[in-house]
Amino acid sequence: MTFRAPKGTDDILPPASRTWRRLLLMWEDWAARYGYDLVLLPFFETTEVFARGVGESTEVVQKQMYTFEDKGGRSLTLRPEGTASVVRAFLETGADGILKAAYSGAMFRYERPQAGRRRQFYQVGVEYLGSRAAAADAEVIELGYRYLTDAGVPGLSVLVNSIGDRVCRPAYLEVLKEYLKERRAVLCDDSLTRLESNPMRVLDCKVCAPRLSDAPSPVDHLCMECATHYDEVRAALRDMDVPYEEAPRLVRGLDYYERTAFEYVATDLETAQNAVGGGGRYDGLAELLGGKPVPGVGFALGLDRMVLTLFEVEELEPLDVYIVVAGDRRGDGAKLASNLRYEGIRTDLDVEGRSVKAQFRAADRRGAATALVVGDEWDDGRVVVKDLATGRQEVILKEEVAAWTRRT
RNA sequence: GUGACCGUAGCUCAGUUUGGUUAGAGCGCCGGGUUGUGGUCCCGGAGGUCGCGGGUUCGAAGCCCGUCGGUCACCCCA
Repeated sequence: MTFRAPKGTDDILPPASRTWRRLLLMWEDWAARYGYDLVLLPFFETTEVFARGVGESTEVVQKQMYTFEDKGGRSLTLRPEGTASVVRAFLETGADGILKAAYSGAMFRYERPQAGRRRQFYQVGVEYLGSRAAAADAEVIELGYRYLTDAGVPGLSVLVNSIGDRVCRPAYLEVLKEYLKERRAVLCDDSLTRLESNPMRVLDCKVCAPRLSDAPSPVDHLCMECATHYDEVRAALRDMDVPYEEAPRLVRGLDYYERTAFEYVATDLETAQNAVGGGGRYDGLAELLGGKPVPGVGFALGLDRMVLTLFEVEELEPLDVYIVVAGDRRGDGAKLASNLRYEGIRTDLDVEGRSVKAQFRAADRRGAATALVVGDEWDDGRVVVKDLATGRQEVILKEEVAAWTRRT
């Protein structure tokens, strides 16, 4: 073996790829049901889009970006997430009003790979741009929940929180910092650093959190507008029968979030990375990117992690027909295959000149419903059709083959 | 970036404890048994620089050192 896929990347081959295709098709359907339209955006952006959008202080920007210089001397970065690009694209159009965008595709982060964490990973997501309404938050959260449920992710729970906005968060952060400074002695090294750079992150530090059970929560320090918004989001979720848990310690790792923050967790997953999706509101992001104010809310779901939760029987895509050629009837078999394929019937055949027995075995392995034998009967305009499930076979006119394979 | 564990056939693994002659199994793959019939069964076959490099030794898959790769966890996040 001379070459391997780069560290942290996966080749998703059949039959496993069928699961992925299923999830992607299902995603398109659910996004469309809620009125989200597809957007196809660049896989790389000007580095500044992420540096400013996602936030200089974040782990993602500080150490996980695939940044490179192109031949024109521009600093570009492979997208580590989708939201900043969608907002950038919306601002670039100069349009007003609402955009409900759905996307799917690969994201890139330079990290040490482990279960559920790859350097190239796949997300599906939506962004609801142009609305501050709590109903938008609730709709987005519901969509993710319905899709994940339909996809079959087991042990799903929806965690929600509100982390305040530009009005109330600064005051809260002061309160939190005071609290944390009094407890410097029990904080780990990472948390001591975060105390200055991003104090809310200390709340979900696995090491420190147990010792900080009485820490002030963002939800207890919301301004009137944020509190009302959060109440409305939760009320709407209840109205739509979306089960959720309030998670006062839930803090997201990207700087642009404010107000609503939420996460979808696959509690059955025994690996460490059991968050299959996350999102929130980001009313300040457009301005961080130098644009006019555009409120928004959205989420991203990790397909790799969804797949980890699924235990699917993996089999190749079944065929309708496998053509077995006897003697030197290969040309006739190929012609029949061509006709059937034109008719929309999934057809395959051997091109290696293998034995009839080997061809039947191949038909079976490929899960073909029907085998056709092209032999001497062909001269009378007939072929043998065999139902591989029952083993029954008969000789019919070749013009009748398409109809015969569609008989059930 | 830190730590732990693991690298033997396409896949899953045995063999390493006590170094010893042509390195094994199951599954998969190919062929035959059925000169035009699969899924079961029987027979046969192909396929391995034992991750790589160096060292110790009469002799290394096995012991030592290094290196590369993988996995899981921390960190962080989807």
